[in-house]
Amino acid sequence: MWRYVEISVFYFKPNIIDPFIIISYDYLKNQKKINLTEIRFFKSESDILEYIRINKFEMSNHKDDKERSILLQLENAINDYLTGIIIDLFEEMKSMDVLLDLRNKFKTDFSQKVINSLIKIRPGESTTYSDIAKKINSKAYRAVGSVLRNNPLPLIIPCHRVIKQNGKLGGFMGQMDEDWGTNLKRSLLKIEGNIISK
DNA sequence: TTTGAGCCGTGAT
DNA sequence: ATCACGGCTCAAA
Repeated sequence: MWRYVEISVFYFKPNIIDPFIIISYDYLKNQKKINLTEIRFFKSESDILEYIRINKFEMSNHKDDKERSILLQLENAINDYLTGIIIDLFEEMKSMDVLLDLRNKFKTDFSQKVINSLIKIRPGESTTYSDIAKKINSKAYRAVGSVLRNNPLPLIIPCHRVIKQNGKLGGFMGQMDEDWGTNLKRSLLKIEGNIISK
């Protein structure tokens, strides 16, 4: 039994940080909720438009009122988080009509454990790849990085709070050039008041 | 501080 | 079923 899922996108320029944010989602009309698919960062608006074109995403102007209001709430929540007004974005999502559908995003036993362990790390705190592995009784610290690399919901799933054992920040947003990703990671930690970020 | 070998789950094929 | 590939670590140089 298939449900036809049409992925829509919504993007905006957040305050505080440089990159644009694009959110892909599908709107569940019957539940009047938004099911998040992915959050990505782009350096420019033209990069986003290119991305939308290539993936043939829907940029409908005729959004349901409810859909529109959830998106606005989401944008506000992210901005509030980036300015330090909202502390915990993951918690905040629970009070909104937003579904994360983590079961579907992290299908393997290992990746689910990684994520479950990760979301216990509070804002302002940090942990390491190897610590996460230890907590789930595994030695696969390298594979922890692989899971986080594929995190489709950065910011909300706080993979930026995971850094290297040696105190360096480690990667962020795999596909982009590393300085850019690392700087963004540092900004996020800083916003949360993490002492690591100085 | 840099290098190199070991590690182990993923995603692509 | 493979297999190459990392958001990593540790030790050695």
